[in-house]
Amino acid sequence: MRIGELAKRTGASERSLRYYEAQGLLSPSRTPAGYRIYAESDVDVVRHVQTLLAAGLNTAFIKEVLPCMVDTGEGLAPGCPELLPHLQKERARITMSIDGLATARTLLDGVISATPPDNTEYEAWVARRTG
DNA sequence: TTTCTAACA
DNA sequence: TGTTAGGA
Repeated sequence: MRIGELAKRTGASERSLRYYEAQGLLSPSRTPAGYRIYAESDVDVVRHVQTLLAAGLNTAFIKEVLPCMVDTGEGLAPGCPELLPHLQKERARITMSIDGLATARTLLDGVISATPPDNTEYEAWVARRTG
């Protein structure tokens, strides 16, 4: 099938499909004219890529683990035991990310709720722009 | 009409 | 990632 059909069947944009290929996640064959030809199995590959991306993994990581992932019918499962440590490491990375954002939010909350010493500056600013 | 590559307001 | 130009 060509890119348009794969896009329709997976919900991925054609742009994304070309991007996945550039990242080594897909390797469609080509017609003499250069059009990409995808295998039926690529539909599942794209779905797996989508769920892994949604899980916060980057394409480089996905490229490595994709061959080891197995479709359970429900979702994906690690097909190779040696995959677990890597997946757990990714989970830890996401946790660090969440912690960093939580800290940023706390700091911002502090700024938002802080009471200014006086409003002189602000009032002068408002007066200036409202004329 | 569909797809391709390359490049960016 | 979207979008667009200019071709095939």
